[in-house]
Amino acid sequence: MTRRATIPVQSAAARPRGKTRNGKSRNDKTAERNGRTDAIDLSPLPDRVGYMLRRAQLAVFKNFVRTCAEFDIRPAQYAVLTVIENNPGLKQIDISTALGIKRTNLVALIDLLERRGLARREPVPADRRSYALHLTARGKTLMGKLHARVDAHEQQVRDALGAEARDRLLPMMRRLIAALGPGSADEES
Amino acid sequence: MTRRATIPVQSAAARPRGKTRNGKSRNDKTAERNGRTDAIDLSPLPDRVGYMLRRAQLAVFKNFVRTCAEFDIRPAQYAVLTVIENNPGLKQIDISTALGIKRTNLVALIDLLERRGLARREPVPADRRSYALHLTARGKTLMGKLHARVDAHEQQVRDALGAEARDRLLPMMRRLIAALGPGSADEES
DNA sequence: TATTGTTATACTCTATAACTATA
DNA sequence: TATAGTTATAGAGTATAACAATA
Repeated sequence: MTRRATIPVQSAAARPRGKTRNGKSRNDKTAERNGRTDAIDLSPLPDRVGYMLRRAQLAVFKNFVRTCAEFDIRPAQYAVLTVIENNPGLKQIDISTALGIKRTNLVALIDLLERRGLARREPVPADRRSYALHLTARGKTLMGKLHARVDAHEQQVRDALGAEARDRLLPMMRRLIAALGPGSADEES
Repeated sequence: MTRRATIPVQSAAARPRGKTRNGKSRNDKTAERNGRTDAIDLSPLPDRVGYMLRRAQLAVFKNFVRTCAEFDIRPAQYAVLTVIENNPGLKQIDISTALGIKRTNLVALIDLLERRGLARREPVPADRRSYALHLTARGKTLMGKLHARVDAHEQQVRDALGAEARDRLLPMMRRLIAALGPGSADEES
């Protein structure tokens, strides 16, 4: 190996903070062994909403990508296609606002969809700065199959959640977004 | 403007799919106007767990970053620092597994923490392939202040959620992760 | 042979500044 | 002046392949 010089070792036992911050008493299972047979103390991360939200979101997105692998469609692409499908003639700035994607980042996304023959930019005579977005025939056909796949994905997710949680989760997410502000674009600094 | 050639316009009215897929009857408010005064139809996105999870996660992370701006610490850095704090002497591979960060991506993260003088790689005599990770004194001091900030952030999030939701959300996230598999590294393909 | 850390690389997503052509 | 789309660019985060040192 070709790295880092040797550094004087410090006693590894000291608990950084006075309190333990969770239930587990450090040292009943010494974590500083080799094979790492005992569990790692993640506290307080598993009790943080943000951390668990992130892990869960990654798991759900991964399932989405796997489910839609046949069509090579990612969540963001599906969202844009869906909005165009529901609101044909929309401008990019409208999609940007609706989905919280900065208009500057939407360009490449639309470019891709256009290159793949799924969506189309059409000139707007009334305002020659903007484009009216539409699905192509191929895009519409794809969405037909895609929605079915995404429905299947959603069913897996809801099965994982269980019946009682299913109806409570979405309102929670809405409350978080409303109270903390939308996490993405929009606020155009 | 220097782009795209003119494309023949197609009728913008046609509803792409046979069914409406949501409650809103398209066309009671025609969406194809100019000023975009009426709402955009996002269905079925706001009812998708993945979509709402993503929007909420971005909102929460944004709040986290804002709250910890003074220390210039991002969620991933906080997670790594926390794990090292709780389990001094840990190897990178252990952190990788615990947090779902690929060991290959953890390198730059640890490099940064080391460069900032917050963490330290120490040689392990028993296994000269790996390093034992520790917080520096400066890292420990930072974590003291940081935990307080993150606690404040967490309180804001929990206030936004409301009391009844607070206790239900985390178990839901656990169920999603358990059922769908951890979204990140680990499974080392 | 397998594991640990590493480099190199690529792709997605997010973000800011600045330009253009229109309005 | 403001808006819509764009370019250029930068930084996180995630992903794979391949290597050296060590087990």
